[in-house]
Amino acid sequence: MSDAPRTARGELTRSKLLEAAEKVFSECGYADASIVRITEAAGVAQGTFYLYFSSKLEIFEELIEDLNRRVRHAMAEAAEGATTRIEIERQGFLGFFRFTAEHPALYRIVREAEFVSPKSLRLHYTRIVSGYIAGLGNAKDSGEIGADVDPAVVAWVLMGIGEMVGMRWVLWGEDGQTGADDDPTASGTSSVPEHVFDQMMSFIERGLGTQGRP
Amino acid sequence: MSDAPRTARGELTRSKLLEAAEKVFSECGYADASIVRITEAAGVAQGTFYLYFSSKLEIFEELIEDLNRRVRHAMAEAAEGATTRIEIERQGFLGFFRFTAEHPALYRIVREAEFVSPKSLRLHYTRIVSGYIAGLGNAKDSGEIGADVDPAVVAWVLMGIGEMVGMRWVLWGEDGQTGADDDPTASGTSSVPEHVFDQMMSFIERGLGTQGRP
Amino acid sequence: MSDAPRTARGELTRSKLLEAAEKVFSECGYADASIVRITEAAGVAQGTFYLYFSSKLEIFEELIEDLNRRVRHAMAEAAEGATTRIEIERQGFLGFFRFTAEHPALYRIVREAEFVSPKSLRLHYTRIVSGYIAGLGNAKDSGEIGADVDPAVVAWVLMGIGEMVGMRWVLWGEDGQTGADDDPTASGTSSVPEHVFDQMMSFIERGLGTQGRP
Amino acid sequence: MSDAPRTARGELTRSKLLEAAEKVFSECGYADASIVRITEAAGVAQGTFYLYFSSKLEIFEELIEDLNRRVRHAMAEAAEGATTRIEIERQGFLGFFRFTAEHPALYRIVREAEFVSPKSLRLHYTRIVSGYIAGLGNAKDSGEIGADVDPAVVAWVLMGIGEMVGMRWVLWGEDGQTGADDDPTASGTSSVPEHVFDQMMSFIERGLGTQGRP
DNA sequence: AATGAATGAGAGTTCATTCAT
DNA sequence: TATGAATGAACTCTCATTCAT
Repeated sequence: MSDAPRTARGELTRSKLLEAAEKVFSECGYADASIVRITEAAGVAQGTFYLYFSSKLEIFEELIEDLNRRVRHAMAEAAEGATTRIEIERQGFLGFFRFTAEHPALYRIVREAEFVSPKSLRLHYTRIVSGYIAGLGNAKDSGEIGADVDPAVVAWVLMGIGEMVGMRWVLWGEDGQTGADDDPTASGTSSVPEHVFDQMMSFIERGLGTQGRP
Repeated sequence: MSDAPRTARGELTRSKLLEAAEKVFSECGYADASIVRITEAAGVAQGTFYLYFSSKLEIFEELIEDLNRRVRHAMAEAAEGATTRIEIERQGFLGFFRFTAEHPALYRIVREAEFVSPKSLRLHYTRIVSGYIAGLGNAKDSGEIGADVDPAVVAWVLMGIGEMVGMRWVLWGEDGQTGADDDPTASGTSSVPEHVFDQMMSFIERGLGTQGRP
Repeated sequence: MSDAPRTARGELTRSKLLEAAEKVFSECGYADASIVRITEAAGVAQGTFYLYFSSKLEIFEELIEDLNRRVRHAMAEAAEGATTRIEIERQGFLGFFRFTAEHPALYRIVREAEFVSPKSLRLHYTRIVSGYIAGLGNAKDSGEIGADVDPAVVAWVLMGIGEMVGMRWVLWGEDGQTGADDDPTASGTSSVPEHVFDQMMSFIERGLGTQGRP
Repeated sequence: MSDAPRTARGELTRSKLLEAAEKVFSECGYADASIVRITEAAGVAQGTFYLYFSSKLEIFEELIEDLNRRVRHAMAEAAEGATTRIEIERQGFLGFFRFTAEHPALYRIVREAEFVSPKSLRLHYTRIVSGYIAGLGNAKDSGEIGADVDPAVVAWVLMGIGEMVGMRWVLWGEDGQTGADDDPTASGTSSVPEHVFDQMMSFIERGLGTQGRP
């Protein structure tokens, strides 16, 4: 049913729908995000939706894919210019937290994907982790990090740290109260406090066995 | 309106409902877990549900509370007898992963809670983290871990590590493929592979600055 | 199923239920008055209800019957001592309005009876009207009112006047705003303003052709 | 969410629903008039209802509004051409009773509105009464009716008379038995018997103090 | 390409009534 | 006499999806 648009006008409509979907999914969650809401937000008629996406699930998965591409891009871009492994990591995390602050949709949507589209959920995490694994592999080869570190495991450890710290300090805000019951949409838009970030990075540095090396 | 049961028979029915809810929520997620499904699983009529819970949300929140109590109990119990901080941590994580393997509901349900009941979600994480903070504080006082470690931050770091490693190796299974699209119910029930666990613990040990101690 | 109580304790329970029913029906209307609410208001268990009334409809009809008896009693009592027809009418209306002010339930319940129990509704009106017919017949025989007045018709005319004036000024209150959308329960408890009552009575006096007679 | 139809097809569907609602509400009363019944009577699917009305209450209120407009139109039309006040009144009542006979829904629905939508109930009566007040005011100015008559009170008196006589003779039928328990739907469709109407009008004439005038 | 009316299955929830205790 | 747990049919309302225009 769905199809790639064949005209410029169609292209525009399709992207309006995707943008609306990010907004609506992040505000309401998958279950409560209705097609009506999405099409209303996009300013098109209900039926138009099915010209570009064959189902609610399809647009959801495409959205995750999209956000995943963008967050990885943001991380890579942030790390550009860094030379040491730990500097790359530091800049990468900064990029990640910045993206999270600007796109709370990422968290909200991904967490819900557990039931909606496990496939997408795994793909999302796996792709980010792959980047870590590659980087850690290089660092290991160059002796920057401990020889007994297994990148395939430690990559997930780093992912978990970023995920939880981001949730706690970026999404919930500094006091951990933002976005409480009344307004689950609200979310801190500032990033992780410096002290927290430093503590986190020190822990990672020690964990990677980077510091005392020649 | 919901109400506490006044008879033994009522008590039994109520607990059958809670048990059924854990099963159904973990299999279908909050959105797709209908009251019909829950009452069918409990073997009672639809209306009976509302004798004990005033809404789907109420039983959901009670369930999170319940699972939270149990996972903390499991962690504490596992750590009993351990003497050094790192040993406590190690046993605690083992208890956590074991509980996760036996109650995949915990993960699946909590992750969805982001939209359904942010309040419960935060309470859940915060309670577990509190335990970490207390333990880390003691360890710091006794000089077991580095003096420059801030328990209030590192606790969340540990939480994130456990969360992600648990998801990757306990929930998804060893190959990371279990529970793919076709059968989202299936899940590894074995725990984290030894090699992975060791890697994780070594990282944590180094991170806490415990290693060089006698 | 229902039955007359056989003990004093039963008698008490039954009357507690009737009293609770008047309260609840008048507050919520028939449709929204649940048995639970009635039994709660009466302070007994749900099942107890069916010991004394076989259904919701039964207690409703009994209540109308009861209120009907009481309003007629109130009217008769008020008219005691009056000698001329028009004085009897005047005092009767005063009694009616006073009762209405004290028992808004009467109006609310009777008006709803249209669909719930047409039988009761008609019986209610017919009984009150019968009193009027009898009185008007006497007055006609004694030449107090016009010879061309047909009591069987004029009685309903009087009923209508009392009903509408009572609704407008007793139930709605002086400004006609009381009990608006927000709080349909509230109701004026004062009676009809003197000027309104006088206007109404003058109209009736003229209508009955009472005034200029010897 | 309800919405105004944007096409002719939608317009048609909406009016089918309103017509069905009049039928169903008048047959079953508000409480028992389910959306299923209304949509079945209209020949559309259940969900279609909510395309045009946001709730059962909304269509109910719109219906009262509609019937109110029509009954006032019927009364005005009937009175066209009448010159004296009493002739206007006479023709107006005839129009009212005729409308009542053709649309028993009006009575049945309005009487139930006491609990369902007090706002609508009051608006309905108030609007009709306003017409009376205006007419009586004119008649008073021109000396057609007694100088001591207060239109603001007598208007409600007339309303009450019409209401009760209409209920007794139009709705219940000549013998006052129609529409008893077995078949609450049935209702007299003929109008008020001539004798009754004459008696009523004579009473009103005397009451207004119109008789002795040229 | 775009519209928006229509569908109907399924959701959460309420409640009069029954019955074992 | 009294309890309160249990029932299940019925309710209002939502929504992904289809299709004629």
